[in-house]
Amino acid sequence: MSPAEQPQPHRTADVRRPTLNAVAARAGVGRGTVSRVINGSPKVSARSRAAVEQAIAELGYVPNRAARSLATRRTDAVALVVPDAETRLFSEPYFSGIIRGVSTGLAGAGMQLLLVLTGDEKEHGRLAAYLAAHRVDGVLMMAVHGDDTLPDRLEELAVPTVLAGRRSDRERLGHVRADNRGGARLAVRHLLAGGRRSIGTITGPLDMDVARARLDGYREALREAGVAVAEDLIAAGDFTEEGGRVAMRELLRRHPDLDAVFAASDVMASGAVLELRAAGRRVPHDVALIGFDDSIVARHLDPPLTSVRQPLEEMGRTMASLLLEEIAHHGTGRREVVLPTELVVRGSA
Amino acid sequence: MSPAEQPQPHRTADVRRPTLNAVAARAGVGRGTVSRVINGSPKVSARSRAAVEQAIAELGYVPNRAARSLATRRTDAVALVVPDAETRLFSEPYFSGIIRGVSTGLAGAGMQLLLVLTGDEKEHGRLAAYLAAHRVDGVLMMAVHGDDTLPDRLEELAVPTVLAGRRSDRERLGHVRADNRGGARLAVRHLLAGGRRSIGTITGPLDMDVARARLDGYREALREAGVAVAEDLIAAGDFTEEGGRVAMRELLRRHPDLDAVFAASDVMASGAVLELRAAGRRVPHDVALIGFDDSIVARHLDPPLTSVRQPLEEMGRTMASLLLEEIAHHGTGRREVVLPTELVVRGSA
DNA sequence: TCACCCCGTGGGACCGCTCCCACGCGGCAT
DNA sequence: ATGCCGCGTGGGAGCGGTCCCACGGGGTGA
Repeated sequence: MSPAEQPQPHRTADVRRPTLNAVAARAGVGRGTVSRVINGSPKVSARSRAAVEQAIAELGYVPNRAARSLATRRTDAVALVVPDAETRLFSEPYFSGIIRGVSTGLAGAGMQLLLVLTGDEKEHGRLAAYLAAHRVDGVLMMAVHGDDTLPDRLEELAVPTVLAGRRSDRERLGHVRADNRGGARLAVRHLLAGGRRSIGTITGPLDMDVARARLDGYREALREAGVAVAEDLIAAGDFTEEGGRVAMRELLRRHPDLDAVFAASDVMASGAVLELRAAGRRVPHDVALIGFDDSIVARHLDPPLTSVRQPLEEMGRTMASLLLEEIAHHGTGRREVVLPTELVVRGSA
Repeated sequence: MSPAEQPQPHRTADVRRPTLNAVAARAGVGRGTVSRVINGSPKVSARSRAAVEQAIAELGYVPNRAARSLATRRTDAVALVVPDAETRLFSEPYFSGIIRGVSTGLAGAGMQLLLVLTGDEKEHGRLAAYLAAHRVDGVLMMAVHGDDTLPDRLEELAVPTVLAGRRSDRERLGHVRADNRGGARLAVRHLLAGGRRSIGTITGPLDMDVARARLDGYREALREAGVAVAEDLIAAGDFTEEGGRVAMRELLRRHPDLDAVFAASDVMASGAVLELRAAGRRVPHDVALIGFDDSIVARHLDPPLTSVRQPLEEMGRTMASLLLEEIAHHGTGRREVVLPTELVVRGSA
C-alpha cells in the first residue's frame, strides 16, 4: 500500500468505551476472571460470574475486538471473495441466496463477514498476501474459474478456504455445490415424460465444471431412457442471453424438428425464447424449454420458464459451517458437499 | 453474546508473519522509523526509507491490522448494513451496483467492507452497541425505512453514518439518493411527448420517501404541461408485482380510457403488464408503460420496458466518499447528495 | 567559537485483551 | 494435626503496532 493511499490520521470521537479492567474493578474481581466469564470458561464460581455479568450489563461493556484479535492471533472474521467481473451476477438470486446463508451461518459463531470484490487476477497475489496476513481466519470464494490460482495460493498459505462450486472434478479444496448433474437429469426426464423425444441442449462454457456437469446430466437422462444422444443436438453457449440465442439458432438449423431444449441457464433460455419466437415456434407447444437457476427472469419470461432450482441459502450456510470447522480443526475439513436440486415446473415445459 | 455462542478457542496455523520489529532489525533502524515509512511520514531520510522498503519487500511484511487498530483506536473498516428482509432486493441491480461503488470507493482508502445483514428491528439495539463498540469507523445503511431508528441510535453514539436514500425530507443524517422526482418527471414528460394525455401512475408505499418523490415528479410533469392531475389516476402499489397488478386493475376500472402508466418500479410495471395483457390492452399501442429502476426484469419484459435508471455505482462511490470524509473530519460531513437519473427508452413507451 | 535550532531518529509507554503461572484456601486422606 | 490436592483466582507478560518525548549531530547566526 503506497503512502498516498493511507487514510488521513484521525481519531474517532473519544467516547472511551469501558474496558475489561473497568468491569473487573466494578465487579471486584481480577481481569482474568472477567475474561473467563466472557469466554464461557467453566472455572468460575457462580458468585464471581454473577458479579461480572452484572458489571458488564451496568457498564454496557463490549469486548474490544482488536485487542482480542491481537492477543489470540485470531480475527473472528472471514472474507467472502467475489470476482468483480461477476458482480453483475449479484443480480441473480444466486449471490443473494448464498450470501444470506453465509451470513446466517457465520452470525451464530460471532464471525464477521468481510466482503471483498476483486478485480483482475493480477491483484490476486496482493490479495492472497493480504488475506494471509492475519486479516481473516478463513476465506469463502464465489464464482471460481477453472484457472483461478487464488485458491491454490491460499492453500499454500494455509488459509482455510471453502469454495462455492469446484474448479474441476479434481478440486482439492473444500467446497459446496449443487447437484448440477442431478438437476439436469430432472429437467431432461421431465421433458421425456412430456413425450418429447428430440431434445437439444444449450451448454455453458465447457471449461467450467457446472457446465460440464449439466451436460453430463443431460446425457445420462437420455441414456437411461434409451434415447440416443445426438451430438449435433448439443450447442455450446456462454451463459449469456446472446449466446443462448445464437446456440438456439444453430440448433434449429441443424434440427428443425427438435421439440424440446434444456438450457444450462435461465439467461440462455431467455435468449432461446427470443429465437424460437422469431422462428415462429411456440413455447411449449412446438418446443418445450427448461432453464437452470430459477432466477428472476424465469418467472418473467413468457411463458414462465420451468427451471432447476438450487438450495442457495442452504449452500451458503453449509459453506459457512465447513469453513468454521476447517478453522477450528485445521485440516480436518476440506470436504465437499453436494446439495440436491429441484425442478420448478412452470409454463414452458 | 452468550458464552455458548463463543467460537471454540483455536489458533490459526502458527506461521508467524514478520513484525514491524523484524523489519526494523533487518533494515538496521528503529521501530519508529519503520512505522513512519509505512505511514508515509515525510520525516524520514531517503536512506532510511530505502533500507526499510527493501526490508519490507524481502520479508513480505504486511502490518497487523489488529495491532494498529488497537493503538490508533481506528478500525479502518466500515459496515454496510442491509436489512435482512430486503435481501431479496439483492437480486436487483440496485444492491449490486451500490455495493460495487462502495467497494471501489473504500478500496482506495484501504478500508475494509463489513457486510452486516440484520434481522428484525429488535436486533437494532444490540447492533448499534456492537457497531459503536470500536467495531467500525463508520456505517453505511441501505434500504432505510421511514421509521427505522437505528440511524438515530448511531447518531447518538457518534458513529459516522451515511444512508442510501433518506427516510423523509427532514433527514438529518448524511445520505445519497437519486433524483427520484426528476426521474419521474423525465418519464412522464416522455409519455406526454408521445402524445399520451390520460396518464396514470402506480405509486410505491407512500410512507417511503422514494415513493413520494416519484409521485411528486409525476404531478410536476403533468402540471408543467398544463395537464390537470386527476387524483383517481393515482393508484397505490407496494413495490411488488402483485401490488402493481392490483393497482393496474384498479386504474383500468376507474379509467378505461387511460393511455399511459408510469409505475414507480419495474417490478410493479411487470405486474401491470400482466394485467394489461389480461384486459386485452396492447403495450405500447393502447397503453404506454414506463417503470423505474432499470432492473433486469425491464429488459426481459415483453415488450422491453422503458425505465428510469439511477447511477447506482456512482451512488455507492459517493456514499463511500461522504463516509470517509465524515470519519476524517467528524461532523463536517452530514451532507446530502442527489445524483441525476436517466430515461432508458425501450419498447414499452 | 559557542549557543541555538531543527531534522531525523530510537525507544519507552501505552492500546485492551488472553494466556498462563503461581498462590491461597478449604477439604480430604494419612 | 499435617500434608496434599485441586479449584478459583489475581496479575504479569506478552500480542504488534502508534505516539511522542528526548536526544545526537550538523548547520546557522552572533
